Amino acid sequence: MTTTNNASTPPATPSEGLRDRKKAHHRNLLIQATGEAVMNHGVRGTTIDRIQQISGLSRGMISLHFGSKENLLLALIEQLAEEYTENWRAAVDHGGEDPAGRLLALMRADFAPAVLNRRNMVIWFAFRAETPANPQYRPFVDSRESNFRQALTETCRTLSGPGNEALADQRAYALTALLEGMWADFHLNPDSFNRIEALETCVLVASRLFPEHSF
Amino acid sequence: MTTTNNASTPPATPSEGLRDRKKAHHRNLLIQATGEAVMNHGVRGTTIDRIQQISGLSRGMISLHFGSKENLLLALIEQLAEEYTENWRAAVDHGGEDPAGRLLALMRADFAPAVLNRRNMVIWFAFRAETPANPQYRPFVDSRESNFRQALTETCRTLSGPGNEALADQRAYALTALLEGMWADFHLNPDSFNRIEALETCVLVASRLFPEHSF
DNA sequence: AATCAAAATGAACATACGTTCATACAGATT
DNA sequence: AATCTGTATGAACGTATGTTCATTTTGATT
Repeated sequence: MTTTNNASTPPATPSEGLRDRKKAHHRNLLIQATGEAVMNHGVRGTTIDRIQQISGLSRGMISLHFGSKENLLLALIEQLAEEYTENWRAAVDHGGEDPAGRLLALMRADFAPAVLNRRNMVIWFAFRAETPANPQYRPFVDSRESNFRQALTETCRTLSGPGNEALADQRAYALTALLEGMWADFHLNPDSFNRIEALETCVLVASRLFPEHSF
Repeated sequence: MTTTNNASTPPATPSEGLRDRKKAHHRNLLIQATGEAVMNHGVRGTTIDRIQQISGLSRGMISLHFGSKENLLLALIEQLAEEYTENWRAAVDHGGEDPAGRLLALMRADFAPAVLNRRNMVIWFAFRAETPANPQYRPFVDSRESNFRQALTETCRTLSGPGNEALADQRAYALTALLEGMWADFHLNPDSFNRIEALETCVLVASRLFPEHSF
């Protein structure tokens, strides 16, 4: 710091001091480093040593900030789930009132590079794989109970009209599974995967499921 | 052995002796034990100790039969992939000549309890998760290059008629992704998953993609 | 029955891993 | 400027893990 504060001036940041900001920064650095480690070496290869090397921070930081490595992994998947939710929420908010447009926006959101990318998919599928043995991950990786699925189902109900709830739910089920499958396809073939082709295929299915609407 | 062989009598088993049979049995025992370990504890929790305990065999057996634990894991996913292929091949063979029936048989095969069950899904998704970091698993878990997908695509081409190859491939893409998504749904929700509902949903999509055919 | 060779065993070994904690550092406070 | 307090460090520790190998067992051969 080269600038000096007047006695009357509050600290540079109003709510939190430099110390807290550094702490938060370091915490986030650890999460990012863990994400990179998982991407390049899988969960099995994500060791304290590697996280330490990637982050540049000291060994003890993990225990200090998260208590254990397991909690750090949890923080990572938690962050990923939050980013995912923010992404589709924003997409829907900008989508307008038209239900067909909202459905399209929901599907399109799932292909946004911000969420559908190598790093995220590797992390996503890594945690999904461990979920049966480690149920704490479930709330962050299970699409059944997710708000996304709920939003998609509601949109399908609107599109299907009153009295067709069962059919609407089945259509929503199909679209959810389809999107899941596309993610799996990306995960296994990130190079040859074609976003547009994938999205268009989803749109094709949607338009066949809802022939009276256009997407 | 309480019975004695005449000098002229060949050994009890014509092709291989008791020794070889035991060896093969132990080898398979190790693979099964590894599968159980992965199911209950994930790949991370699948240790030599656990495999040894489950199998009842000695520690050294893994190195003896497979050289390393990594090779044992490979043998497991290899076996799983073989069983999967056998399953849908048998289903198609019994399906008859009708292309629509063949498509239905292919989809139905993916929901057979012999392949779609807790154990297999946990193993399957565990290896898929590790594939980006461990490309040796790819040939056994990637659906893009699989013969199943090829068979499904060919059936879709037949159903779509000549000149519609691009559309047929897109439909096959949709159905493959849909099936993938259903597997993911089972994996995350093995208890609430409903085979019939899932298959019917796939049939719904297929019938909408091929409106001129009935399934 | 004796001999041979392949298979099986499990203790021993080296390494990898996650966690702890005494010490050092650096904002914040007075 | 001095003191305080929360943050950061990294060496040390105990445990867990995969592999090796001398020894034992056992089916096959003579």
